[in-house]
This record gives sequence, structure tokens and C-alpha cells, in this order.
Amino acid sequence: MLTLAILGFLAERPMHAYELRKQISELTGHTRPLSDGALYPAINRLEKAGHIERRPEAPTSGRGPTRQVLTLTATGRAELRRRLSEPAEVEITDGASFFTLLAFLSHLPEPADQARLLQRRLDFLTAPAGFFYSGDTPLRIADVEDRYRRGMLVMARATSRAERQWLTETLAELTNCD
Amino acid sequence: MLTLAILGFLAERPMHAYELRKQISELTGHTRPLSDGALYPAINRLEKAGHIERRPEAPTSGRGPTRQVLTLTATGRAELRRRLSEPAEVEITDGASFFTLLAFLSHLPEPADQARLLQRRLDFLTAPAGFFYSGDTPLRIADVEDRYRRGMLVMARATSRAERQWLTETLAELTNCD
DNA sequence: GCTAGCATGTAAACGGTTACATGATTAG
DNA sequence: CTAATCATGTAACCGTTTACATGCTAGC
Repeated sequence: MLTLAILGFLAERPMHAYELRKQISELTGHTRPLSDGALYPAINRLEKAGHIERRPEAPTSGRGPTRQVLTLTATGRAELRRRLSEPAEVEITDGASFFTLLAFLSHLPEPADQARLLQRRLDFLTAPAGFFYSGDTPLRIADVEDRYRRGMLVMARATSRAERQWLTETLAELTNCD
Repeated sequence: MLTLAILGFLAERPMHAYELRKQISELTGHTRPLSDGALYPAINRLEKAGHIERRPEAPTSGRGPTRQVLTLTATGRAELRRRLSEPAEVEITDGASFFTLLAFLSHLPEPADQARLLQRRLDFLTAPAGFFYSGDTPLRIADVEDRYRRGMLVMARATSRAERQWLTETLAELTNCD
């Protein structure tokens, strides 16, 4: 997901690693902090893979380390699109991962491809699964004895409802636009 | 978090690893699948740490590998309580981690300690932070240009509202019970 | 005969956390 | 003068993923 965020932000414009860190922190940092020990190795991996290029900046004044301008290459942009159009199953089911996909979904040029992702998430949320159900039949809130498990159920249902509503609305908008 | 789930489920009753896997899969498996390559090493670490004990079961019939009964030790129960009463900051801020804490929160004997966890989460959700805000002032939904970023905002707000409501209600119940 | 479920594990590769390492500039 | 911000990186450790490895029982 970190890799995706790097590709996604660099698709908007070239940036220094430091700026990238701020952008990513703004997006997901409130939930889990981003460490330099994760960011810089991730950048190096992307560079080795040929997805980004780095160019040292001419020193404006005598700063410590010279800043590197990071640019997305053509294959990098292709990789971003691939990740967005063929996401792994976990990236659909895991809420945090799905949100990261959403954040960059506009980089997919085809609205139909965008819609496919939303539909997959909607299908997942609509399917009877997880701790909402015991077997095939939905759990009744009152049947859950533990107060906190009951809370989990109440919150998960509310979240799911809000998300399904937005997904349904947006899918309708996307198909109308065609 | 896997470690916590193992401690939490074994606190209810002794179990085989296989049963543990089913329980954990029911709790969080819909979001991210649990692999054996994560479970068995985690069990071994807990055994080495003295938090669980394993006892091979007498073979009822000629099954393949002999089943191991896993039991939580006294220090294991203490460790579970410690994890629940002194969670790391990430475990409060990350939704999935917090939900795992909630699932086992009843194992904390003191309602006041339970309330402390809920309050920490409520404080986090109430504080101005993350992509809800640009700087100190809350973002207006209409100001977000990207359709999908706007969706993220809408859904995050709905989720946050539902969670804050449940937290507030439950905190009131907990203090009334005293 | 085959698939699904029961039941346990190991090993390589990968990625993230934590701590370390350095050094300049700017605002209080 | 001190803290925050700018700015980049490395190394040890730890846990997860993915793939491999084995073998029994029950139902179709």
C-alpha cells in the first residue's frame, strides 16, 4: 500500500521524498504513522524496478543532504494503473487498503474500470460473510452477549450501510456519465 | 494483533491450534485471511515466552498429526490484561487494531479500565486530525475536487459519527453501573 | 477417484518498525 | 540556545505472506 501511495502521489507531480512523506502522512498518517525506515527503502525498490527516476537537485543553498526530485516513469504510471485495475482480493476486503485504492482511483483513465473496482467492493460488502453472520443467517444484535462484540456489530453495520450507499450512488453516476 | 487474538481466545477456554484458527478467521478473516505461516510461529513465540502451554492429545483414532491442546498460563492471562490496559498508540488509532482490542475487552476485570480504553478512542476520534482537516479547520465536502476523495470523506465522517455515538452511550452505561 | 475438511508444521522472501546517524536553517 | 522543521539515509529485528510438506477421514 505504501508503494501504491508513492506511485499515486508521484502521478500528480514530481516530488522530493520529504514532500511525499508529508502527503502520505496526511492521507493515512493519522491511522498509522509513516516511518522513514519504510519510505526510503520503498523508494529505492521502486527506483530499482524502473518505476521512478531520481535526479539530485542543484543546491539552492548549503543544506544538509541534497534533495532528490522523484519522477514517475512511463512504466511507473503503467504499474499504478495495473495496481488500480487488478487489485488483489485483500485490497478489496481490507478497508484501509481499499481506501488507499480509492484515493488514487481517478488515475484510471476509463470510468468503466473505476466502476469495476467500486462494484467489487460493493459485492464484498453485500455478500453474507464475516462476524455479521453465524453460518448463513445474519446475527441479531440482541443475541450477542458480550457488550463490546455487540458494539463491534453495531458499528460495522453502520459503516457498511454508509459505504454501500455511497458506492451505489457513485456507480449510478458513473454509468449515467457514459 | 494476532498475538492478542490468540491470548484472547485462549482466555475463554483451551483450544487446538486448528480451532483457534477458525475462531480468528471468524473474527477478522473476512477482512484479511489468516495464514498458517503466521499462526503457528505466533503460537511458538507465545509458548517460548511462557504465555501458553501445549499438551499433545491422546490420539482418539489414527489421525495425521496429533492435536495439541493449548492452554493459557497465569502469565499469559496477565499479558492479555496488560495488552488491553496499556495499548500502544497505534492500537487506538488504527481501526482494525482497535476492534481486536474491543473483541477481548471484557477480559479486563475492572470496568474503569475498560472505560479508559473507550475514552482514548473517543478522544482520538474527537480530536481535529487526519484528512478531515486541512490545518485546523474541517474540510468542506464540496471543497474536495476529486470524486473519490470526497467519497472517502463522506464515509469516514459517517463511520466516525456512528462510532462516537456508541462510545458515548457505552461510556455512560459503564459509569452508571458503578 | 476426488474434493473438502481436519490437523500440523517449516523456510525463503518481503516489508515494516525501531533505533541510529548526520547536518543545515529558522523561529521563539 | 534550543526546539522545530527541513532533508536523507542505514541496520537489526520482527512478523507476515507465500509456497512447500505431510497425511488422515468423510461424502459425492
